[in-house]
Amino acid sequence: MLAATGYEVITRSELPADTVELARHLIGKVVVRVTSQGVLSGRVVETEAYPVGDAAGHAYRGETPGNRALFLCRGHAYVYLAYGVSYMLNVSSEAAGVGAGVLIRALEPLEGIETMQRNRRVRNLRDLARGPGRLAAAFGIDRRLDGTDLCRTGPLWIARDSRGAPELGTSTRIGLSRETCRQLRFYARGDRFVSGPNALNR
DNA sequence: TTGGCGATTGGCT
DNA sequence: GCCAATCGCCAAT
Repeated sequence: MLAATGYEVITRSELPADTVELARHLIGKVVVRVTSQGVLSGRVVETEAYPVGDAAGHAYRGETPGNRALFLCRGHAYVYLAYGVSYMLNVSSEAAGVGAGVLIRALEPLEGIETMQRNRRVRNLRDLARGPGRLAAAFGIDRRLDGTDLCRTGPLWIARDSRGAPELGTSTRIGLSRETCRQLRFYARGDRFVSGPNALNR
């Protein structure tokens, strides 16, 4: 659709209307960030699902001004600040009024690598967007993008990738103290841009 | 009103 | 491997 980047924006109808299915579906898709500085893009290699009723999810205690984007229909951005330090990019994942989301945990940098290196003050390609806080910093993502519709071209959207879906791995989620046993983390198996210890990308 | 804690990261031991 | 940074949310005061 948008010739400038060579990518086609995803349609909402092609997104599974289920949080866990969406988390699996997003692996291999491309996050596109458009700013006055230029275009940044990266391939999704790791996600985590935070489904309805999950005590570790931010929607668990109901809708508030801060988490309202989780209650938008699937395909909207929910951005929050973790530990007062790092922004996290999520995709809302259910019907309007139902709170749930998918955390994007790692990207393989594609376009705009020099800008990402400036944003992160790091040169190493592998570390640019490996980790949820790192990818948000690399892509210049903060609360101003909270609520953005990711199914329309604009400052932040999601595209299909001609490479298609890689082989999927599954594990428990990272960094939680509740609901620690659920197998809700998904990743491109063997991919070097996946976060966490190497044992977690086999 | 206050204190504890979190879907993290980077620097130091 | 350990820990501080730093801020918003929530439960308890």
